[in-house]
Amino acid sequence: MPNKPSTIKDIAKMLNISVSTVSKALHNHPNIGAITKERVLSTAKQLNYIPNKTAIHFKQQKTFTLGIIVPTLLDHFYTIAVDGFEKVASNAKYTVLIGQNQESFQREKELVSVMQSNRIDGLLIAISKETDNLDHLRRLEQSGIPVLFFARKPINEVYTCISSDVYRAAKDAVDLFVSRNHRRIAFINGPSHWTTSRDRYLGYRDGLLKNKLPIVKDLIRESDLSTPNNYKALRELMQLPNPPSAILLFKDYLMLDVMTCLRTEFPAYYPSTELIGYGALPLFSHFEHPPLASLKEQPFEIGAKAGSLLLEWIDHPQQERKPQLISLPCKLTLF
Amino acid sequence: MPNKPSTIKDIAKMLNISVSTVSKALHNHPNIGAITKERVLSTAKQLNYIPNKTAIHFKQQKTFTLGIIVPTLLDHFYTIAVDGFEKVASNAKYTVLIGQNQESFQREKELVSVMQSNRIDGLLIAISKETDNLDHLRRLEQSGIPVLFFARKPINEVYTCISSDVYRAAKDAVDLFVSRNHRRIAFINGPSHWTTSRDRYLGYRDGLLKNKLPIVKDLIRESDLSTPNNYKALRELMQLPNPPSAILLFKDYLMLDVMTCLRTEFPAYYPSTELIGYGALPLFSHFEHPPLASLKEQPFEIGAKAGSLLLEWIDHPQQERKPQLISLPCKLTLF
DNA sequence: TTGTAGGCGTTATCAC
DNA sequence: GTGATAACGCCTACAA
Repeated sequence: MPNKPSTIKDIAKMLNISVSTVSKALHNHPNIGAITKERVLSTAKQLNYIPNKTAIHFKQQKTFTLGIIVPTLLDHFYTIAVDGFEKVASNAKYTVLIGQNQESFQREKELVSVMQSNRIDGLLIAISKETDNLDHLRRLEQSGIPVLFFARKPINEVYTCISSDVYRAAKDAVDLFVSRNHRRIAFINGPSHWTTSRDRYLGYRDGLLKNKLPIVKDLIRESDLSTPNNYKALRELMQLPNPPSAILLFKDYLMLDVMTCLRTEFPAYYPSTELIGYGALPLFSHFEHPPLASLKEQPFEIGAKAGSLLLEWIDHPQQERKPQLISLPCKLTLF
Repeated sequence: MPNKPSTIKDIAKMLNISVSTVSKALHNHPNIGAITKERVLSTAKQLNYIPNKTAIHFKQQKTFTLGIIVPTLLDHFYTIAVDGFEKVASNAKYTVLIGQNQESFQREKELVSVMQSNRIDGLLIAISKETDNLDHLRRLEQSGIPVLFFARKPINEVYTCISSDVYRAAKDAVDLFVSRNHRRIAFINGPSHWTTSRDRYLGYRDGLLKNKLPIVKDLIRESDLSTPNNYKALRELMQLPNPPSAILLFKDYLMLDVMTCLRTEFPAYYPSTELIGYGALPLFSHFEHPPLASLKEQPFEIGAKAGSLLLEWIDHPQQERKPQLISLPCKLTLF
């Protein structure tokens, strides 16, 4: 028979004092006598008192809860970003509500609605692949809940977004390829409506220009990151009369597919075709033939930075926030 | 200037009716006139009304929230279990609070405390490696919040736990090894205080017995699943005068370390030493030399089953629950 | 130093 | 069919 959790009322009754005294005593309020405080604290412990957060949230109109929405936790980039975010949040005594939109716009809207209903104090989000309308997030902002983007942001929307410095990283990758004598360097990009894809492209382009190499349209492909389309993109490249000798890839998970496709369908080009992706997945350390390199991102730091910024916004709701793009450096990591 | 979320009070005022009418209308209460209902609904939409869950949770003494605590979301077994759990929960209009204990007992206690304070309605947990005391969970149970274990359970504790049928799986693995003419079959197990380790061992033992092979103590090792200790366990096996030709492993993540150690430190035995782990990680499909096989678990189904059971317990709090061990079959999967 | 009272948004009970 | 009211647990001005 589960006994109901005890409340400050129970403590008050037991000590024949008022609830407000109990409340103050529990919060170390200055004008509560030492003896009273002592008695309250010990009775609280004795009754196994645990503050009822549902009541506190309700009363305070504040839940000390942050939401984070990611496409999927199977992608370690996001899992680690969640870790960084939680670290900062829990240091500030905030709880984190995690949601996976599973790349579905519908699911994302539901998650946002649930979180809004649960009155989260702020949201960090990497939008789904399908998301082409930000009304659900605007509604959040309008009700006073700050929204911060990370990793993905539609090109035409003006919002603050934290991500990796993928532009610089792409340039570095091209430099490395060139230094290894590659001249036909291909690029498989992600969805073109994200800033992070555009920036990768610009870095790739500027890297080629800087090295006086031509921009060849045939060498540039786009994938929605699904395995079939990753394969399709690679096949198109390898079936060119003159296939590339090096490929820059939007992401390590895309690179995994590309490696497997290359090995099984184009063995003559494997492992000679050199690859660089984004992410630096630790699992490559288990590979016999790891790719040439990866642009190591800093998901933990991105999550942590996002957490601090969001908390800052929450603590200073009046302060005007001008949208900005924040980016953390990537590090070209050879395997 | 963020305008506060509107409440049923606002709707009531705007229509000059009472809050109770509004509340009933919003809930499709039978004795509300069609016209009134219509007006309420449309005003609600117009005011962008979103029910305040903090108030509802408080009022109902129920949060429609389930907690799930896992060691880490970097392990896809747990990530997928979370997915199954969430699927069932969200179908029943429950929200899920996810926590990672990061294999720390301290962190686990904090998580449980936060969740208890947030008045979750039930908890599913895979305890940390360090957890050797279940008082924090007993306290939950005592306050009426059901606790369900999965994947890991201390041997001496009587609780309901959902996991894979690892016993049967181990026997199957031994059979496969034997059919491939292996006679010296080693086993690297996980922490011995978990039932899931004991059961793996029993399956391994009975598999050997069934095939009339001796139980050789030297061929059995234990690791706490950390990379250094995974390496250590393998080295001890391979440095035996007569190393094993096949190894059964507690988990695929352990197998990854073992494969890498084998390849780099004992190349003469790689890839001839055949390996079978638990998990069937999809990433093996990207390996040039995948292991022999893996015992494919069903994390999604485990999470889903756990969700249904927990919801059942919540819906029937009076009903007595007798502790039981529930296990879902593994499937021996060749790569 | 301690106590009283009002209120946060919602639902349920009971009256009309 | 609709409305008034109490209650959930906690906090906080204000009163004593």
